[in-house]
Amino acid sequence: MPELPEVETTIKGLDEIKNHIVHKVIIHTKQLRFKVPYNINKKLKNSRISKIKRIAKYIVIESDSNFSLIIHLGMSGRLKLISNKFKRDKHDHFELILYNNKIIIYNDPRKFGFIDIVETANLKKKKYISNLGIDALSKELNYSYLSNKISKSEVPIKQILLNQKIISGIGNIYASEILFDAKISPLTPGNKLRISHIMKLICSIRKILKKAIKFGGSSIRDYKSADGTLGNFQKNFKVYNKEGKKIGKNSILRIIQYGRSTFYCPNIQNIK
DNA sequence: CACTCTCCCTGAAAGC
DNA sequence: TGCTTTCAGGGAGAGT
Repeated sequence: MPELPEVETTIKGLDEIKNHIVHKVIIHTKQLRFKVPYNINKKLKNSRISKIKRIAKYIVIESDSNFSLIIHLGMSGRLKLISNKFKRDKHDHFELILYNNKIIIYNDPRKFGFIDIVETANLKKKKYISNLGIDALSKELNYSYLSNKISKSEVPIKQILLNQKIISGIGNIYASEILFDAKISPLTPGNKLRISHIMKLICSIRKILKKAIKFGGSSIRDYKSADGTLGNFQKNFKVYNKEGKKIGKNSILRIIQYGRSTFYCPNIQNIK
């Protein structure tokens, strides 16, 4: 659900709140993954939303009060943008209410996400931002960067793709899909990848993520974008959640790496 | 420092 | 049908 394409889709859905004024913020749940700062309302009230952007899997809503609201959706979080709320749904933890009656609601059954408020000027000093590697869709993600990061690593490439300090934005679903597209086995250690493999991998990262964004992200379980529409990239999954299915004569396997499911097709992903 | 494992929480789905 | 168990997309923090 919320990997880079889903966060990007969410950001696009929020675009219409730009330039609108915050009426108030209501915190229903004080404790998500971390404690929700109690003074968000004070810092955002009556300020104008000036910018909405994505940093890796983080949603950044900047206001002209010089504070930015940071939202991470964790595993099950989503933002709903609605007008005229009638009643609170289960797991609605946070509301940002605008003067035009639009409301952004943070809903998260598992409470694995978090919300923070930071001075915009100090955003990059935050550990969870400063530790991030290059964004998966950045042009700076090139051969020399990636090669430098992984050429001495014995860690399997699947795990490298999930390491946000190296490349930020890829999660468990797209890691499997990207490696299938690149025909690289998820078990391959970083130091076994040759120049052409790394180039191919970078191409596949861009290709799969961009395609997923084009389809509005993936709706596993009930992921929806901010306006409530379902993404449908999941119809394009080649291997994720397809254990036992066949591609031609080749079966898709599910293995566990570092406690997470990996789906792959060994006969096709023969770079190892 | 780099790597691996566990755990946070609720609900859906599978198993019995 | 209904109760119990297993598993889930992220990532911090502890342990090695």
